[in-house]
Amino acid sequence: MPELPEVETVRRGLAPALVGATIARVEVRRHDLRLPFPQRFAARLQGRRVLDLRRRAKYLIADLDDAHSLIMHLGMSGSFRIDDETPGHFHRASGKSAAHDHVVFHLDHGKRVVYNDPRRFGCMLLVATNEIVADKRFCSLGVEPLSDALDAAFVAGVFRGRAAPVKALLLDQRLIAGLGNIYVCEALHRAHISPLRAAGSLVTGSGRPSAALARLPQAIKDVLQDALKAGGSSLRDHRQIDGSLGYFQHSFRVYDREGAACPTPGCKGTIARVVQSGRSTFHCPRCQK
DNA sequence: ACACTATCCTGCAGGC
DNA sequence: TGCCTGCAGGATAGTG
Repeated sequence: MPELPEVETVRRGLAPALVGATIARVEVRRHDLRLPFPQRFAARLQGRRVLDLRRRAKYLIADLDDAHSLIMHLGMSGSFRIDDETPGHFHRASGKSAAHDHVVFHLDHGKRVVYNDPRRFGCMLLVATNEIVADKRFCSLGVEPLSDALDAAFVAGVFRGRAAPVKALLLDQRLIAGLGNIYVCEALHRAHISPLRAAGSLVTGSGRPSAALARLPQAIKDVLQDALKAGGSSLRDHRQIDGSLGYFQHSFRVYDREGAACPTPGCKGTIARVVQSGRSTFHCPRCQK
């Protein structure tokens, strides 16, 4: 499910319940997520207070009062919800079956934070807070797309000499961390760049970005910001923590719109679907060059 | 180093 | 109605 805007939406929804709260008890109902849980996971979390809830790329990081951090990734289908302890209070708003409620955090103020993940591609880790930056999965992450580090010079530097299609490089978390299939398709459409194009062809011989490539960083930031304002995109799993749906899916210009008219003003093209490295790419062959 | 594939897992939509 | 196939927002190990 979640790309950067969805993970950030989850962070903002979870923070009020989690930050400052003490974890009274943790239930792990299934241990076989993508990675096995850390040893004595529940016991190590019991009694810990949450100091902060951060995001890096598509990871959530809960800093605890024992100098460790709980790192969480939602994979494709992970989601959180907040349940009230009050007996008889049901949560139809979440629309979730309890069948895939794998982890339940019972908090001292009486609420529960529940992790649900049908496909079990998510994971949870415990890492010493001061070692996160050195952790192998974190030190290899690329720039945050909403930061100043993502600019035309940066993309020119990482695209230069690369034969792979531009879409593949934008999905590579080691270069830019946080984009996924939806927002890569959307950003490339906004920048009028074909996803099929060899990344290196957008860089001049002297290493400068082409005019099209110079548009890309802002197109990425714009689409992510627009999606954040909408609370993310809700295809099947993603909801805001209060159960309401994100609504950015209504603003997709190309994603999942095969056969529709291209929304670029003045463009008479039709959105096409192609498969790149096994995943659907949506683009307008007419205005994305 | 780079480009590309297969794989983990469940649920759902579409075709017959 | 059911059965089958393919597809889904991610990341990684493994192949040339």
